[in-house]
Amino acid sequence: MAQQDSARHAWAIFLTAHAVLVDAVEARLAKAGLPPLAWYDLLWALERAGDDRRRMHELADLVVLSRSNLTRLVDRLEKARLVRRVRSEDDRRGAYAEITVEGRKLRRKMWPVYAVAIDELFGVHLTKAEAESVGRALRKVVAAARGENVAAE
Amino acid sequence: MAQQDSARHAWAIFLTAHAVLVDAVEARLAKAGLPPLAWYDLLWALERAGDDRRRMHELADLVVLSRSNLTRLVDRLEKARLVRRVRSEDDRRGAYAEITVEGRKLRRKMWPVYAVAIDELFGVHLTKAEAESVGRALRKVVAAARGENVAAE
DNA sequence: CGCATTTGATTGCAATTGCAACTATAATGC
DNA sequence: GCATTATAGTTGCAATTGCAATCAAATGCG
Repeated sequence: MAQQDSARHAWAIFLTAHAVLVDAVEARLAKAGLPPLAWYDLLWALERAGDDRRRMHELADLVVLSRSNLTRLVDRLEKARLVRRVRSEDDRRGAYAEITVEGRKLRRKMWPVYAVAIDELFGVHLTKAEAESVGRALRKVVAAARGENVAAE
Repeated sequence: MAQQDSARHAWAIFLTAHAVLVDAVEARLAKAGLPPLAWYDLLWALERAGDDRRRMHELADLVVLSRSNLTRLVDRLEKARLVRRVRSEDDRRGAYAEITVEGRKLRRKMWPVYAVAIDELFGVHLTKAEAESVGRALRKVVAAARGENVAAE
């Protein structure tokens, strides 16, 4: 089979895998009475920040959301007091989202459930070599697509 | 690095890759004046069927959509005359979705754009071995998750 | 058989997303 | 400087999704 066919097959199963796995992970979070994956992602992006905050557009990039959807996601987290908006001093158009103590707490509460889900649904089926191969391949793909998307605008 | 860590990293980039790539593919389809990926998927699932039709629940499984969302997706395609609903004779609760001539035509029109997108955004960055490795790994994962989901109900 | 349970599919409604338009500020170029 | 263009973020509105409830037909079982 040609490389192209292998890649197209991989693409097809990639789409299916995403749908199936994300459904399963969301189901586990919901069953544990926890918020969706997107909340985790956002909180984690903030916790990684060093100073607990990130500009909205930066966050949109990190969690791969359109700006308007990011605005709304932050709205929801803010209403839940997990995040706080802070206006930027140096650029007065700008705003930061900043994680709160409660935000941190929730993220830490979600992680065990999420980690187990990743391990059981995804991790256990991959050898270390496979996991690394998948990771390496997808990293290349993402890097290229990001360049491409910017170029396309 | 432990296997577990490799798998968790792979998971993270897997999520990002999906978001970035699907956005990029959708953008290409939209730019070509074509409908979204989901329509392609559904049409293709029907074309593969042999007799051009599938039961609604079967289709829901194939395209990994909840029943209610599938109902609505088929509604939209039916309104666009790409698909037709046919009552089932033997199970009178049941319905088939059947692809129409126009449905076929559209799917064939979408494929070149879609194929190029897959190749350029995804395929070119993977060696044959990588593509096969990704495919094999994800197939295992999907098979297991499907069993799990059924079991969880 | 006759009733309870399950399955197939749809619907109502609320939540989320996507897109285009809009406001405000910043940067650029003349 | 001032007009033009670009960037940051939000908002309105329509389309899509998710969840629970519903309806109808099939199946299982005492």
